[in-house]
Amino acid sequence: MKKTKILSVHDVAFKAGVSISTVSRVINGAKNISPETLSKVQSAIKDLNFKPNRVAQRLRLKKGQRKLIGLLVPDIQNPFYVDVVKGVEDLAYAQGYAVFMGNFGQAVDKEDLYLDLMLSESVDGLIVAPSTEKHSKIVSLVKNQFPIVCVDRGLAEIESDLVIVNNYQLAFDAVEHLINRGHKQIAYIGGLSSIPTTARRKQGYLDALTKHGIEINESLIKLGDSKHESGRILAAELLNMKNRPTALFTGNNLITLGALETIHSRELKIPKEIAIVGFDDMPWSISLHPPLTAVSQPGYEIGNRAAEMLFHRIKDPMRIPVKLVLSGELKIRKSS
Amino acid sequence: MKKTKILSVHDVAFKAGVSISTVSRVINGAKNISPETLSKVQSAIKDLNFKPNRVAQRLRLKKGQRKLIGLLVPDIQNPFYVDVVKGVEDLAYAQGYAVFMGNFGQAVDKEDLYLDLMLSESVDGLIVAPSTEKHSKIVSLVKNQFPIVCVDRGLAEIESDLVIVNNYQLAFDAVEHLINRGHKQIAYIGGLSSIPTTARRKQGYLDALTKHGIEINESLIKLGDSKHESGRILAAELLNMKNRPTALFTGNNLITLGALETIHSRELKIPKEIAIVGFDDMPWSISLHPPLTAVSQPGYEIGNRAAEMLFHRIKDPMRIPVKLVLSGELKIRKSS
DNA sequence: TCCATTTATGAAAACGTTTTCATGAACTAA
DNA sequence: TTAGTTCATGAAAACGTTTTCATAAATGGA
Repeated sequence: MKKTKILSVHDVAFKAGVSISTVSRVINGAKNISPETLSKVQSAIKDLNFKPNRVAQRLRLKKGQRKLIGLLVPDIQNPFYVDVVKGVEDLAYAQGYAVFMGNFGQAVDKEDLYLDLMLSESVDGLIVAPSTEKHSKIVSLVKNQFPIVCVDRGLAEIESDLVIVNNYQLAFDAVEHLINRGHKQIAYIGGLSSIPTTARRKQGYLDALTKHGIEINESLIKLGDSKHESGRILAAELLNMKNRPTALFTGNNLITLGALETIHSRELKIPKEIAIVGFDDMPWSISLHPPLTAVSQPGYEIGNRAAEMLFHRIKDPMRIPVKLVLSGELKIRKSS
Repeated sequence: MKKTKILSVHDVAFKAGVSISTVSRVINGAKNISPETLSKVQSAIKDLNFKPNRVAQRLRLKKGQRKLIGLLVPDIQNPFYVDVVKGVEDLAYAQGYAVFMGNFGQAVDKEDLYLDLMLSESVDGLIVAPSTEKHSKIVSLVKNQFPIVCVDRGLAEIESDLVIVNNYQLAFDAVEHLINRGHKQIAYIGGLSSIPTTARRKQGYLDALTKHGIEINESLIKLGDSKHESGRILAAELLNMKNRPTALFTGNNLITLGALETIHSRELKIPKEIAIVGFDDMPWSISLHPPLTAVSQPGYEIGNRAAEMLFHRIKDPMRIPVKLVLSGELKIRKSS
């Protein structure tokens, strides 16, 4: 290394001929700096191209002033979460916050590990999609008034800030739509059963069937792990049944794509031989074969509003929790 | 806040009846701890559920020992980079490193800002896809032997670690494939012209045409900003031409999807009325209409190997730079 | 003019770690 | 026994900031 030493306030102070306190003050825009010192320090900073060390800053600063939040998402491969991420990043960026992101890929141990990591990184707050409704670590954090807002998935035992979509209703609508198209043999492929959204969407599915007098057939309900692979495999299982379903309701993005892969590799006609409606819309849904009927969630906005709520909570950790339900939409295209 | 105070080594030391130095030593698995103190301290740590504060650790630790790397990607909405991210994350996780990710969405100011941010967060090293071949900040970092490995895009003025794919050759092959299918009017929709890969792929496109005696038609070359929207618009421009192309070579993932959207909204038949081959394969390419012919890049492996190289460089900042060229593949499906 | 503010600055403590240095106890080798 | 090692531990410095406290100079009524 050429320059092995990191530039510090000391260097700036020395160059400007003032104390480090003064340097710190101008960095933080304090009142009561004389114009001359101000300009001396500013030009020293500029000349040296000094950037304060965020690690030292964060160590010194107290809770809520560190300008860093953590973001814990279940699966970065899922385009829905990518939208969420973008939504929080954009707002955070605009407000001068940095975002520490962790992607736990539905693995509980990794989720815990990242949670500890972010805490240990002294974030001001956390945006989280909890893997289960009673994640004890998360629950206890919100109990202790650590700023947390949940996205996409809520907590069971306690009120917390939450930005979400009406999963039950949207699933209900999607399935009812299939029923209206004349389907009776409708299968549901969901994600991990421990995930709150999986359960909500399944309930919507069940109730839609019941409302229309269709008997529940347990063998048409398949729960996997919310990923592409699992959609692929479970769809195959369904299509292998002697009395196979005429329609599929898939529980998320990736599952939908996996199921489509299976369907296409068997060269089945959609929707003639098998209809499909998926939870989560995608920018390229229209380019799929055929254009996919899907439940669209406002991922970007979910993230955006979550970030907004988090910043509020950081400012006032005692405010009462707010639950924000954004609206989704069933986009009817050609696959159903 | 209930417990407003953060747990520190002091608390552990007090509970175990030893000094903080000793606590630190057991945390870091130092030699020469007597069995009794070891167990006293360990159980104190466990009882209190103490986790060392990474911020303080990082402040104290020296370069290369902080177990944190930065990852700077151009566009998290692009599934290719998502694979790269995953490749990096998995290896980092396995080696006990945390990853600080920044997504700059092709915006140069944001790229610089994130770069400063990571430096100021005292990362041990950086994995970066530079927005241009002569990004001065990045160049000067590698000059100063700061551990950096580039992915997907290299640097012009200096040797650096680099994991990449043969963009030129793959583009050449893709276009030659279209030519072999009888196309003469082949358009290229690329990303930002400042991006290294855009130029390489364009060159491959040009040379393939030239090799086969097809005259270059500048109006068939459209350069946008590497995003979905831009693919959509530029494809429309091309399709509006009186003498419109019979085939499209799209410069990345998102551009391909955007172009497909335009094609489908006009209900043109692929490949009869317009053929398309895209750079970057996607897990759902087979489910597109029709299954997409695409150049497949090993995104996950790129990320994985980059992380590996970075860890080597962190250990030995003076080792000679290595350039790793992974192989891609043209997957011929039905769109060409 | 005099005392009370206000203004501008610096010294030093603090944030939570790791590590150097010092030290005393327990070994080893003669 | 004695001197030299090794072992186990603690005190204190250091990492780069921010902030409290102190202080000296400048200002403002009366």
